[in-house]
Amino acid sequence: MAKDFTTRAENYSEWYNTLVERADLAENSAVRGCMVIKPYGYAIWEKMHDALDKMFKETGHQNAYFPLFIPKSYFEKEAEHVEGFAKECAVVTHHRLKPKADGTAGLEPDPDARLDEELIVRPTSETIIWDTYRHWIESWRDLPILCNQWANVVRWEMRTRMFLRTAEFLWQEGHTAHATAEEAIEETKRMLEVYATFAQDFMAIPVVKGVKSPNERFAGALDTYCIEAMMQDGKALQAGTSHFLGQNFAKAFDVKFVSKENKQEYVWATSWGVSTRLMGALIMTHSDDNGLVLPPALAPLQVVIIPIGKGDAKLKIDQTATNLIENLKQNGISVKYDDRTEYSMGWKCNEYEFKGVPIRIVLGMRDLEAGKIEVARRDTMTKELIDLTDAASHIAALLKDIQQNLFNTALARREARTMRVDTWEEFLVRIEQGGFLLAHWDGTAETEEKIKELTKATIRCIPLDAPLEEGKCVLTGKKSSKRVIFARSY
RNA sequence: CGGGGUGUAGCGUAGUCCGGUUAUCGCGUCUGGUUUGGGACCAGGAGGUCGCAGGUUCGAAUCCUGCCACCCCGACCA
Repeated sequence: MAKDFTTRAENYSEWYNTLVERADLAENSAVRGCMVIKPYGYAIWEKMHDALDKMFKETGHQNAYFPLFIPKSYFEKEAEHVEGFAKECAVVTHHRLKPKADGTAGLEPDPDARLDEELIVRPTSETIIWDTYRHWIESWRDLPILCNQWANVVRWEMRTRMFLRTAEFLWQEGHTAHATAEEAIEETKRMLEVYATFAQDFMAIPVVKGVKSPNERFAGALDTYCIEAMMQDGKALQAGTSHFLGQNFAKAFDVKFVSKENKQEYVWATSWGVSTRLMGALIMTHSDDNGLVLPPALAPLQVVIIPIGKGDAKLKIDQTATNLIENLKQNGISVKYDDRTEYSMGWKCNEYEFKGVPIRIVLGMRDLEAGKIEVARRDTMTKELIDLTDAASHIAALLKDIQQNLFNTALARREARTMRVDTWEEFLVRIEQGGFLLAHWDGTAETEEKIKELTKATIRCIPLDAPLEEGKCVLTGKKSSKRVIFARSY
């Protein structure tokens, strides 16, 4: 990788800088850790957006949009929720500026324009959405409601990290309302599956599906399901969450419906989300010291063609390229022909390497005279000569192979750094080496806290497929029935 | 908010301890010319409130005082 991914990223290395930059807002602003996503970086997010959006619609969801501003009182209605988010809210207090009263240059909030009730810039939209759902839901016929919102949210984190924890980030948040607990739980799990499928099939990132321990649960949820990924440095990254909210929000916002049995009942809820953090996951899973490595399914550009030659040779190459591009496009492959003369061939090769373009084709007379073209793949950094005649089908197959290879490589890396640990002594040694530790836990919050305090490791999740197994808690020696995943995380 | 560190051109930096010509170097950028099989070469040019304010001094990037900003580690978290 990128062992030094974080260093490189935060020092704005050349390739990283094509994706994103830190936003320096006003000189003395307290707004820190906002990011500018540049066009190339945004193109990757758009690919992710489009693939996810399609999956949401295929599972019966619709998009909607709710306000950015949430009245403060809404947050006060659900006790756990307010406790979870109160410490990181941006608060709007005024609606007008005026020249400074003391006559010095500049503006200040107009004291006469103070809001009676402060508005919170949404850190998540449960409250305003459930306030709205109260109006939408009367009868069992109105259920389920299956809505998703693509939006930006703000969480005033004390410490930010590009992609992984920025003050403002883009995400989608799904909010559903159901007549029964069973149906809501089923929805929670369904969306977890959608996330897992997306991570594995599009991002080529293997994930562990699991459920969070009570300590790590979303504020206001009864259960939080998650997908956890392992980065190249062995740290865990929570890549997506799906929450079963029970009737907490329905009760807080008084959302009731009349059932088929003609009884007033509270609605059951779920919410689920993934964010631009996934871009961080993508970078930190696949990138190497030559730059970004993108899985073909999410690469804004899948193939780049670079010609070498001038004069008559260039004309012939142009002709070959035109035909090849046509063939590739017919196979649904995105391709760019870069015949700029102001950059050398070597410069361009490096440029597309750090942008992570999966396949690079070099067209030159030396190979063309033999009926061949040079094809280089980004994941393995290897080159081969292939026949020009069936290039398009070969490249289509190669893209699939790259996608699969990235997944396999990431999976193998994770497997190599996942181990069962049965004694505290071993735990202390292993946790320093990074990776996932499968260990028994007595199920208490105290033990979890203690382990975190001693090792900085947290329970990433209780894997859904964890087999039942007699064991003893790695710290306390008390009885346990299954292993959970401990790791240090971002 | 605690502990450490850093501010010099668009980016990365030398110089600061021990004050002294016109503030160093690389990348990028601009002009002209030559160059395409892995970040081209030559020549010339542009670009600076040395974080800000005050002080000491004949003289301050350098010393002193105050302030500001940013980064790293921690608490918090998608």
